[in-house]
Formats: sequence, C-alpha cells, structure tokens
Amino acid sequence: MSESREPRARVIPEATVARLAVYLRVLTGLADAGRASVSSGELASAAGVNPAGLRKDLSYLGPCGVRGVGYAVPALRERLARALGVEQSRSCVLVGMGNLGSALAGYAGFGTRGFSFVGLLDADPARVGDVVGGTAVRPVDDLEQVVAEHGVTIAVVTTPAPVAQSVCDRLVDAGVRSIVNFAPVALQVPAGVDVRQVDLSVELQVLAFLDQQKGVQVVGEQVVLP
Amino acid sequence: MSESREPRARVIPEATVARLAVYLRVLTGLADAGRASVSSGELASAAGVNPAGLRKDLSYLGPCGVRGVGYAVPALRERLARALGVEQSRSCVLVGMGNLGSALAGYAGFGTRGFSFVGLLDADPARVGDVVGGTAVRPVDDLEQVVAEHGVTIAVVTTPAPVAQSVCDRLVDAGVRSIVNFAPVALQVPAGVDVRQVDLSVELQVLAFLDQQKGVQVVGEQVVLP
DNA sequence: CGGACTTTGTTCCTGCGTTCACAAGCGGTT
DNA sequence: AACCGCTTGTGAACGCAGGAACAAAGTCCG
Repeated sequence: MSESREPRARVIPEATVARLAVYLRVLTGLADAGRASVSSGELASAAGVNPAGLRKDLSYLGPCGVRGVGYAVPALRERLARALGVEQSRSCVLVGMGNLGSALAGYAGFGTRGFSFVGLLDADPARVGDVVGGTAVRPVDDLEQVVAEHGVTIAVVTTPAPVAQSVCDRLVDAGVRSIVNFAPVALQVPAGVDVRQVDLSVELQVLAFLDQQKGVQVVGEQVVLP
Repeated sequence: MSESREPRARVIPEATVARLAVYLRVLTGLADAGRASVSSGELASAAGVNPAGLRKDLSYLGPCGVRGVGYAVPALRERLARALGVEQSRSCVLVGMGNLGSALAGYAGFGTRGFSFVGLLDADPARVGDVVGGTAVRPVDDLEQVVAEHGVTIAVVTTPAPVAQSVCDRLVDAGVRSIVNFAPVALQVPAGVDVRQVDLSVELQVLAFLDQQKGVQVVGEQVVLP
C-alpha cells in the first residue's frame, strides 16, 4: 500500500463528506435496480443537490466519471464506500435504551452501512437483558469493558440530559474518540474527540421560525398579512 | 401592533436561528436554577459556541444585555421565546408510528417548547388506536382531515423510505408548508415549502470518516501510522 | 474518418458565516 | 463626583461553501 496511490484531494470538507454519504445511499438504490450508469444531473436530483456541486464533491476523490457518458454506478459506489471507510465494519456502542435508543438499535439501515452495535447499555435494571436488533442490553457498568473488548471508537449517546456528560466522560476515558449525542446538552470533551450534536427539537424550532416568517410578507416598507 | 416596534434585524440567518433555540434551552435551565444574569462567556460555554458569535447572534434581536454586567436571564429568555415564536403553541402532525415516530411522539421536550402533536398517523391498522404521549394513533387516511381541522402547517415524517414521497405530496396538498423528514430520501417539494432533512446514518458516517482520518497522521510528506 | 453533441472536471466569482479585535457603556469604588 | 475594570455590541477581515460558466474529453452518427 503505497501512500501515493491516491494522487489527489488531501482534505475533504465536512459538508462534502455528509453529501457523499447521501450519494452512496442513492447509488446503492440504483445498483439494486440494475442501473449501470448515471449522469450528475440525475444523481443530483435524487440527492437533492445542485449538479455542479455534486461534480465538485466527487472530484475530491479524483476523476471517476466518463465525459459524455456519466458515472458507472458500481465503480462509483465502490469508490465512495472506500473513501467513507464503509468497507471495514465499525464497532459502536449505544448508551441509553429509551424510546430513541431502541429505535436506533433496531434500525437495520446501520448494519448495511458498515456499523454494528456491539454494545447496548442502559442504567435501568428492568431493561437489561432485553434483546433489541439481535443484541442484548447490558448494564451501563459494563461500559469500559465493552469498549475495551471490541476496540470501540464510536459511541451514540441517547441518555437523559442530566447524565449525558458523565456518560460522555466515561466513554472518552475508555478510549472513544467520536460521539453522536442526541441528549439536549452541549458535551464538553477534550481536544481530539469529535462530537456531532443532533437536536430534534431544534430542527422543529427552526422550521417553526421559518414558518412564522412565511406568514408575514414584507413588500417595500409595508407589512402584508395574508 | 406597530411594525416599527422592533428597530433592528430584518433577517436572521438560519444558522443563527438554530443556535438561538439552543440558547433558549440553556436559559430555561438557568432560570429553573434561579440564576438572575449570565455573561456571554458562560452562556457560550454551555451552548458550545464562541462567545463573540453568541453576542452577534443575540444582536440580531437588538441590544438585550447590560454592558459590564451581562444578560438578565428571564428577560432574555422571554425575548428569545418571542423571536422563535414559541409563545403560541404550534400544531404538528406526525406520520409513521414506528420505533422512531413513537420515540418522538413520546418525547416530552416538544410540549415544553410550544409544539403539540394533534395527529399521530400510521398506515398499519394494528397500530391505530394505540395511545402515545396522550394522543391516539389514527389511520393515515385521516391525514387531510386532521390537517384541515387544526390548521396544521408543520409535519414530521418518520415513515419507511418508499412511501415518504407520497406522504409528503399529500401533506403539501393538504396545506402543510414545513416538513421535518427522517426518511432517508430527498423529498421533492414545490417552492414555498421547507424541508429539513435529518439523516441519522449520515451523522454516523461523517463521524466514521473523521475517525478514520484521525488514525492517519500526516507529518510533512510522511504518513505516520500510530 | 471527421464533426457535433453530450457530459464531466475545473475555475472563477459571489455571498455567507465565523472569528478576531476594538470602541462604547455601565456599575462599583474611592 | 470621577476613575477603573468589566462586559456588551459592532465593525472589519478571513476563510469557506455554493453556483454559474467554460474548457476538456469521449462517444455517437453521418
């Protein structure tokens, strides 16, 4: 494995990475449908983005299309999967088996994208032993042990807000370097640890704000109430 | 209600609106703890953002702090709530009562932020009649009726991917103008309708990508494998 | 075999978001 | 009453993402 195998694109913007994951999902659907090639326009439409932006995103991986024809679906799919690191299955732990945690653990879409939950943890003894998505729930005291056993580096936090920070601290101490946090608090982590905050009520509030603004049309200096 | 009541800030960037919702949540916690005032530094730390950025965000609402002192917690909370439109309760419908839909419908955090689910809809007759979060599940055929009854303009879609687009079309035809979509497809909507896409597996894949890049340190021209 | 059409890859440019840094203003203190 | 320190609010610069337009390249057809 020479380090000069990839001749381009040292750094890929985070916004582009997120879109690449979407492209990969669309391509998987096209491959299942038996499609051999796609144009940037069709792919962009299915992904909900601008065609030129899609081509720029893909160009970070180096040239991977054929001019005048389009992109070969299986080859592009393979290339995206390698770039995103989907080829190797990644072990994750999920802490907090409430409604949301159970929904995530039972979602089959993660397994097909290279993620496997090797540990489902909860503090409630009544939930320990339940089997969700083929994995048994273990007590949260096993956190460090599970992380060490499987070399876990990615964790999903779906605990109540008051305990999210302490769970996060334990995860980081155990060696986890990447966390998706659904609890509505901003986690404090040392440098080198990535946190992605997913806040469901914030999404709704942004929509409500845009919705309320839509109701008020400003024409010149005059406010028109429809 | 004169239109010159608010002397500033005609347009608020969407990124700022999302952060304002976070500030509002932090402020509510501080108010419950009995705090009377906060500095931008403390508030920014709790929200996980830059202090200067926080002050700029708040400045879109006009001056609302006291120099040398900080921000009055109750007053700022009230101001944010008004700006985000939390004062008036907003009626929403939720389509797709699977694991994720049930988790969202049962989440008490929405109710305290001005949202009430007036309709929970599902296509599965076995789920119809279940009571989640105090509301009974109704058949998806009632969609148009529920939207019209309550004047709903906001909808949450948690259906399986194959039916998300058709559900979306029905929602838009019924008058819904804002949609949060959890199904892993890009919804096609006419102009004037806002869609916020929440893709849980994309979040994980972005983390996995950053995680895999963290494993490779590039020093000068040399690649160092730890 | 050559030309024209189609589609990619790239470059430029515009606009937005974020960050830094400084001036303005208020409370506390002497 | 005046000074000093602290915090807000704002102005400017930087960097980045997004979009449009153009050039390169390959295929299909005459």
